[in-house]
Amino acid sequence: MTNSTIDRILDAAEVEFAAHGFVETSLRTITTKAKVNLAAVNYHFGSKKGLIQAVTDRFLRPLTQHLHNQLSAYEKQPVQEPSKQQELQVLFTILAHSCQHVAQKNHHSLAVFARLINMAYSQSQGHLRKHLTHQYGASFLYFMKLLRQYMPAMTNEQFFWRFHYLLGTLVFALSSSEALLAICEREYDESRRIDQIMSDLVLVLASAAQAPMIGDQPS
Amino acid sequence: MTNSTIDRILDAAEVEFAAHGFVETSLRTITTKAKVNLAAVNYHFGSKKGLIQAVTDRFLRPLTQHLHNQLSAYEKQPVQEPSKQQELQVLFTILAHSCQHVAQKNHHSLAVFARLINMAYSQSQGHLRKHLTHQYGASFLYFMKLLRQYMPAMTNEQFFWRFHYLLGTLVFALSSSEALLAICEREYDESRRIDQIMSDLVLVLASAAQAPMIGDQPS
DNA sequence: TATTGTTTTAAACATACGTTTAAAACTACC
DNA sequence: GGTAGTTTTAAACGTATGTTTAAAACAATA
Repeated sequence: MTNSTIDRILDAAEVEFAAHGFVETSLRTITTKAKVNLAAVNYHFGSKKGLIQAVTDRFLRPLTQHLHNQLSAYEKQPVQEPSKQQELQVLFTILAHSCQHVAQKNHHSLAVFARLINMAYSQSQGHLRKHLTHQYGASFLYFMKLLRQYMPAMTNEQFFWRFHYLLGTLVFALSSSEALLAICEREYDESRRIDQIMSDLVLVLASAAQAPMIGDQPS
Repeated sequence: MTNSTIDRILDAAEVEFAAHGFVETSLRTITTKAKVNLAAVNYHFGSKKGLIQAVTDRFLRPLTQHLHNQLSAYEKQPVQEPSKQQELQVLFTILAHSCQHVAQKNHHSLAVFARLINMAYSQSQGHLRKHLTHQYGASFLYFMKLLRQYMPAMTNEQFFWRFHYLLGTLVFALSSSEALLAICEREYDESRRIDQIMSDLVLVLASAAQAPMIGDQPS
């Protein structure tokens, strides 16, 4: 196994990045946990930045690919038109399943994903935002296009903001899920599963997407 | 003016913390921008941790106090019972106004606030979470109590999750508002104001709060 | 003015980090 | 079995960070 070292580094880095972020985790803690020499990171990945890119690539590629496949299957299927709420739920469920799909093989990838998004929208990190949209943006734009169909009354600008509100809900849920699960278990001694949370989240997202605009009278 | 140095440090620290986070900003950049000697931070605040605490205290105290006052005024006023949606909007508007109130005097405080919340829910930072809830939790618990009234059909556990979904929406909107405003202005050459965004956000939050539960049929 | 207490300053300190180096160990192939 | 290419290793390097120190500057009081 020639890539045993590489994989051990990636696995350890993912865990640490998910728990403490990119800058807060040092190469020394990563290489120690991976039982690998310190210099191995620079040898195999060139730099710490290269390692971060490799870690994120490892799940972003399958995630976007899975999402793209599911969306294109959804688009091809005959429109059933049951209700806007249900149709939105289907769409968000596809997104949730794509997330769960990569999370299955790669346990802490969603927390890293959330950190990445947070960072990308951190003003003064426009380069990261540009890189992500250029490299992986296609699938998400695809998702936005389909979502847009169910929010036709909005202007592009209004939709832009709405979409990012929803993104915020998802990102926070993903990045905080570990802590929230722990709190929930302690406070209500009832343990929820990720998929329960996801399916509840889908309902919230679908409803939030349909919220009235300013000036509209709520029905 | 004996606290001129202290204020200059706090102002500079707030800007840098908002833009780059707590760990990514060094005391040297803060003291340089504040035109103050490096050692001044340790002299006046003891340590970097002390400075962070001072920066966050400066807006958390007025924020929670304002929120508490508004909520208690709301509770005392006769119940008008127009609709659940409108009542929820009032409640979230109070929260939004409290945020805007501190943001007026302290321009980057909300971005710092968002970073703080994100950090607090970052598992392995239970101490920060505990500190925040112990020091400033009362007002937010008050808010949750009032919010709970309009979501009676949920169990405590369900409400817990719903609340944190909403918190996520708010936190992401606050922390990313600067970047989103810049993107929006560039893409749609239309500039939105914070208060427009806030009032739209209130509608989204109110709708998300009323999303059906799993198993419920959407009306 | 002399004295006391507070604040500011420049310099140094200790530590942690990412990275580089050059030798060693290992692997594969002739 | 020897050789070329690859990987691993221990050590060092340079830099940046938070903190401390001790002297200097300042302020207030008697």
